[in-house]
Amino acid sequence: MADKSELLQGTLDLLVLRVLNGGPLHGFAIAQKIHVLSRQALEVEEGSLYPALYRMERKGWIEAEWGVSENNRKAKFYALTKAGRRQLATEQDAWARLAAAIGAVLREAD
Amino acid sequence: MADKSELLQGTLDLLVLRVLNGGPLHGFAIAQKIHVLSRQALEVEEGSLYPALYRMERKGWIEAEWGVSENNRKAKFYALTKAGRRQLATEQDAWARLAAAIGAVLREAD
DNA sequence: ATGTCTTCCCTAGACCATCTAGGGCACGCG
DNA sequence: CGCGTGCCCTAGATGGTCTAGGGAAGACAT
Repeated sequence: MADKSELLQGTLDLLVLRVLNGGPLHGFAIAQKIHVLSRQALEVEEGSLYPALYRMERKGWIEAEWGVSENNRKAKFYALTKAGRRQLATEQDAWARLAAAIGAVLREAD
Repeated sequence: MADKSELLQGTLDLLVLRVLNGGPLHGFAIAQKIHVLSRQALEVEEGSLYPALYRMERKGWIEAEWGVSENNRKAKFYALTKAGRRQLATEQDAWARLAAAIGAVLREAD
C-alpha cells in the first residue's frame, strides 16, 4: 500500500485491457506489468484484480486458459477477445475525454 | 445522464475544491461551473453533489453560509477553508501523478 | 524429509462514493 | 392563480475496490 495511492474506480479495467493487448498474461503478471509500466506508481491488489478479471470474463472481454508460467507454476492466462479490443478502444477514448475535461477545469477555474 | 459519462470516484471532491478556489459559490452554481468549465463534458448530479459538500464540510475543507443568490433565492454559499486549500493542493498533485501513471501504461504497453 | 520462500489463485465481507429517484419550498412571471 | 425554475435535501441501491484472510505447489537449502 504505502503511498501508492488507490486506483480510481473504473480505471482498473482499462489498465488490464491495455496490458493484455500485448498478448496473454496470467493474473500475477498483469499486476506486475502495470506496476512496472507505471514506474511503480500503480499497485494492483490481488483482491481487486481477480474479481475484476472475473467480471471482464463474464462480459466476454477476455478469455481464460490454464497453462504453465515462466516459473513452472500452474497459471491462468487471460487473452483479449474481439469484444475486449472494442472495449479497450471505448475505454481508452472515455479516459482521454475525462482526463481532458478534468484538466480543463483544473486549468481554467479562477 | 446520456453519454456525459459518470465521474470516477474521488474526482468530485477535487473538482469542487478547485472551483471554489475562485470564491464562494452555492451548490447549484458549483455544478454549473464544473459543467461549463469542462465544456459540457462533466455533469454533476445533485444527488452526488450535496452529499459530497456535506462530507467536505464535516472534514473542514469548506464552510457554508446562507445567503441570497443572484436570482434572489435563498442559497447556501460554500467557501474554501485553509485546510481546504491544502487539500486541494494534495488532490491536485495526486491527480497529476495518477493521470501520468495511467498515461504511461496506455502509451508504453505493447 | 522438512521447512520456508515465493508464485499464483481465490473468496467473503466491509467500505464508500456515486447514482437513482424521489420530495420540498419559494420566487418570478404570465 | 398556476407553472416553471432555482435551489436544497435524503433514502436506498449500486458496484468497484480494499482488507484480510486461505490454500496449493514448485524451488531451494538444510
